[in-house]
Amino acid sequence: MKADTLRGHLDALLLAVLDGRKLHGYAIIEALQLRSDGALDLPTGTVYPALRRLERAGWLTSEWDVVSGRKRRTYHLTRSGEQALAAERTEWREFTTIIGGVLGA
Amino acid sequence: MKADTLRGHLDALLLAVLDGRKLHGYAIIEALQLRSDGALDLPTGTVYPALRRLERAGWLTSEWDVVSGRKRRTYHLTRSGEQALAAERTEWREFTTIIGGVLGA
DNA sequence: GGCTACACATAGACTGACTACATGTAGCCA
DNA sequence: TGGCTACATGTAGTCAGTCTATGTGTAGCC
Repeated sequence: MKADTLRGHLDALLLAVLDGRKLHGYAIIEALQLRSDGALDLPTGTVYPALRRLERAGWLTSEWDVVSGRKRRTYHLTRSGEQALAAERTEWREFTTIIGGVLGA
Repeated sequence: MKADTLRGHLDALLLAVLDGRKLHGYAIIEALQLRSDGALDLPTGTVYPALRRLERAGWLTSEWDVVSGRKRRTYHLTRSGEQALAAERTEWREFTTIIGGVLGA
């Protein structure tokens, strides 16, 4: 998949993958790979800054924990993050309807 | 619709709207509005540079004509533009499948 | 004479995802 | 014990593509 087609949808992906569970950054990347059958292989330099941005926006919170000697920052959705996710899903449906309509069935 | 979600899909839209017909820049903008029920209202500063980019890429050709005193640059797809459109459509299906899959049904 | 719609175009800013780099631990294997 | 791989987080700088703002000019209406 061309890289830049993702642009504007990264937030939605990150929120969706955290829906109903807590994950740390590295696990988020793996979860996205898994859910997309390997199609989404996001570089760390893309994901980590995005997570911090979402946290600053109040959609995520995080805490540090240590698992077998390794430090992890575990993220989970806030209530406003859940609302944002719902909004992103709606927007996604509109987006695909519009573009799909122009591209033709 | 958030503006930047379009990013990466503009080429596909322009190629699709020119599929099987010739249009000039201004008419392309109107055609996109029409096909999207007004959702896509692209500024000229977005469309004209994109058309020239696609022409440089060999996917479009253009010729000048004059209609009731106004100069128009009319674009149409080249053969490789048609192939590019087919590729863009395939990519679009993959893209929506992948992202849609992650976002959840 | 002024306004609106038509029609093309460029310069520059801005944004968001990318590449490349930096750091460090745990566990395996030779 | 030394090196490799997987795990894990993070920053700096780049780059592409779309946007905003601006500019030019014609036709037709009122």
